[in-house]
Amino acid sequence: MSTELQTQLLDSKGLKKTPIRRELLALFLQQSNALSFHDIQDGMPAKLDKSTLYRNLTSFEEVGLIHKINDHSGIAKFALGQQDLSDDHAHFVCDNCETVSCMEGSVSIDVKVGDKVHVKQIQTIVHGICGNCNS
Amino acid sequence: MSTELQTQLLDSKGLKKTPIRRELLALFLQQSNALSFHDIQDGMPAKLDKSTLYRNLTSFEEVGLIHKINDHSGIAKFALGQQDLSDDHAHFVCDNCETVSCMEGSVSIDVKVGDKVHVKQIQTIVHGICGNCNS
DNA sequence: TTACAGATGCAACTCAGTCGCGTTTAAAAT
DNA sequence: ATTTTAAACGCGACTGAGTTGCATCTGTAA
Repeated sequence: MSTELQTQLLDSKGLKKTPIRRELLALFLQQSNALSFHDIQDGMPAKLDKSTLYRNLTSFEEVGLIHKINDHSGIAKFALGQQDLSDDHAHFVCDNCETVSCMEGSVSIDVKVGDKVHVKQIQTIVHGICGNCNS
Repeated sequence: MSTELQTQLLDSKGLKKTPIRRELLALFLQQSNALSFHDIQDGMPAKLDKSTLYRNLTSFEEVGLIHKINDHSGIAKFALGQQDLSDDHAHFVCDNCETVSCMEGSVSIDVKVGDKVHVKQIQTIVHGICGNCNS
C-alpha cells in the first residue's frame, strides 16, 4: 500500500509521521465501518501498547482526522472524518451484527426549545438491520 | 411525599414494592433531568450498595419505567419514561453544566439508506447551552 | 550531528458496571 | 397468624475501558 496519502494527511495536520500513525491511518482508510478499540488493536500489524493507541486516537480526534461515536454499548468507536461541528451526520448501528457506520444525508429536528437555549450540534444514531444482515 | 403513585407504578409493572424501589422511583419523579449513577446514589436517603442500585435500574429499564441515555461522556444516565420503541424522542445535553434532559417533539432524518436496510429506531442527542447557563 | 519535543512502552491506577453467594424480606399460600 | 419461597439486598471480588506517571526512544529541525 502506498503511504503517500497517510503522509500527506499527517503533514497537513502537523502531526509527526511515525510508523504507528501511518499504519493507524491506513487501517482507517481501508475500512468503511467505525472501529472499536479492539478492532483497531487487532487490525494493526503488530501488538501495540494500549496507551500508545489511545493517545494516538486522541491526537487524531483533536486534529479532526477521526471522530468518536458513543452508541448504546457504552464502548467508544472511531471513524474517519473531520470534527467540523456543522457536519451533523448520522450514524447507523446494526442491531444484529453491531457494526457502526456513518450515513450521508441530513437530520432535522422539530422539538420544543426554551427561549435561551442555544443548540450547537445534533448527534443522531439510527438503529436497525443493515443490508448485509437483512439478506 | 405520598407513596401512592410509586405503589401504583410498581404494581402496574409487576415489581415487588420494596422501600428502595419506592425511594428510587420517588427520586426520578421529583427530577426532570436525567440522572447518572452517582446522582442517584447521592440522591437516596441512605447509602445503598451499588449492585442493588444497578440491579434495580436494570429492572426499571426492562419494564420501561426508565430508559438509559448514552451521551458523549461514556457514562450512562437514566431518566423516567417508557421504552416504547416508536417513541424516538431527543435528548438535550448542556455542554456547560452537562445536565441531560428529554426533549419533546419529533426528529426526522433525510439520509441515504440502502435497499435492504431496515430502520427501527432513531436516537438523537442535541448539544448546546441550556437556558440556565445561557442567562 | 546534535538537541529536544514529542512518541512509545510499561506498569500501576481509576472508575463504571457485573457477578457469585449468603442473608433478608415481600407477598403469596397455608 | 405462620410458613414458605422467590426475589431483593449487601458484600466483596472481579472485569474491562480508559488514564497517568515515568523512563526510554525517535522524528525533525537547527
